[in-house]
Amino acid sequence: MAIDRRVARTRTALYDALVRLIRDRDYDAISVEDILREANVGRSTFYAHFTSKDDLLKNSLERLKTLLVATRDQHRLATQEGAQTEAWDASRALFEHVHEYTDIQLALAGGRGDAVLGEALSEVLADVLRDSLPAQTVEGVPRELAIRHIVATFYTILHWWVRGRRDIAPVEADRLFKTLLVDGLPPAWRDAFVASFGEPANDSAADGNRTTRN
Amino acid sequence: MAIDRRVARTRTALYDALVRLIRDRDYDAISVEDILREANVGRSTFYAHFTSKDDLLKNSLERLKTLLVATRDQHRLATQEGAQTEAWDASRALFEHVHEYTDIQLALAGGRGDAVLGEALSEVLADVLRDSLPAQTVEGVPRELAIRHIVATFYTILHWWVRGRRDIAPVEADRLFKTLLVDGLPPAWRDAFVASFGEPANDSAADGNRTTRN
DNA sequence: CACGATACCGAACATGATGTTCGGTAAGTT
DNA sequence: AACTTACCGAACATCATGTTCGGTATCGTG
Repeated sequence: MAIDRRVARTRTALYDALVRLIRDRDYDAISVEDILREANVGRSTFYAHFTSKDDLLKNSLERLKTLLVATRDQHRLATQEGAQTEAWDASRALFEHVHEYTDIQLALAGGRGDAVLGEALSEVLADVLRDSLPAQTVEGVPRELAIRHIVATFYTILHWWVRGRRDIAPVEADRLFKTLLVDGLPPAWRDAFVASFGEPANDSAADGNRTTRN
Repeated sequence: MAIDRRVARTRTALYDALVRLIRDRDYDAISVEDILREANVGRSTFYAHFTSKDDLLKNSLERLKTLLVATRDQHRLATQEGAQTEAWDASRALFEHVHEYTDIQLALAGGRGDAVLGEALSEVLADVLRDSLPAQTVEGVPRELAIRHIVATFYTILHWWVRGRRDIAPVEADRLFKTLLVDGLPPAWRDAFVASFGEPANDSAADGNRTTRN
């Protein structure tokens, strides 16, 4: 007994409606009512499937996750078999994708719902990375932190790019991503930073320069 | 004519109440009503000062900002006069501060309000950096992006630290921050990353590996 | 100190979103 | 064709938000 077609239809109708609405409205400026209208779904039906708007979002992003995982596995399989397939450049692919669909562009340009949506998305990316990076490799940097840093860096570029610098090509955005991630902040910036905020103390006293309670 | 003491009292009462509540409740699980009760302030009074809860948060963080700027200027002045004062290590100071006050620890451990609050905080940090880093220095990385990356990296560590790894000392957290920011992700991690997600394509074809529409 | 200004209180109200319930209808499944 | 299940939509309870207003207390100032 396969899944009832009606539920499938309803769910994707809702998913799509959400994505569509997110395109031009701030995420939390979207009411459940809006989604219902957009998806042509009854109120009670909605709550029969999801517990809230956030829940819908979460499940909606789940689709993205499976998609990413699938693509990754496909890539893994291919290279494992020694096949001379083109390498899959994940980050670049994502930047290209975003560039292609104006959808997400506006989705990330909002004000406050921005934050929730951004975190939800980051969560997904982190998840994928989490079961992708196998080794418990360390080298000073804990695994989980490494993951979050990758995601954060990616998201930072994405956000900055989409929000202000649309003129930049996806490839360039990707280059910046890799630069920051792998090489860190260029020396010139580091120096400027230090100039204003002081340099690491001599490892001795750490007192007398604490900020006070907020 | 100085500012009416009543308004000063009311405002700080609200600021403090918010901070106090944020300590153990998720930010958007806090209603205006809660704040009023906590601060002993009338409903209409609240809206006479702030337009919303978010507005209150914003103004509340403004305090933090002025504090940071002040400390920075103090440091600048000192070093400029050649005085052999102890260097002010901004990031470290912040980590120490957070460590000292359990307040913020829990404030960042929440679920959803987390995001809004986090972004608001990041915004403040970005602001401070923005008028701190003077030169339009480039070197491949645009100014604004550099700023956001610094903030994002800082916040990532902070979040990760506070949320899960309280066992780590502030100094260690700070070390991680500087490592990731300046040196980037350690090679070992980079390799693992590449292994799963493919390596940069040969700069030629960028097709055939796009994800499909969500 | 006394007066005028203004900030605060709190109750009452309008508004709008959320989430639930339920009987009837339509669509799916076997 | 029969049965099962999802959907609809209206009605309802609940709750947070933001506004209004008359009365009271506190403030700055002459």
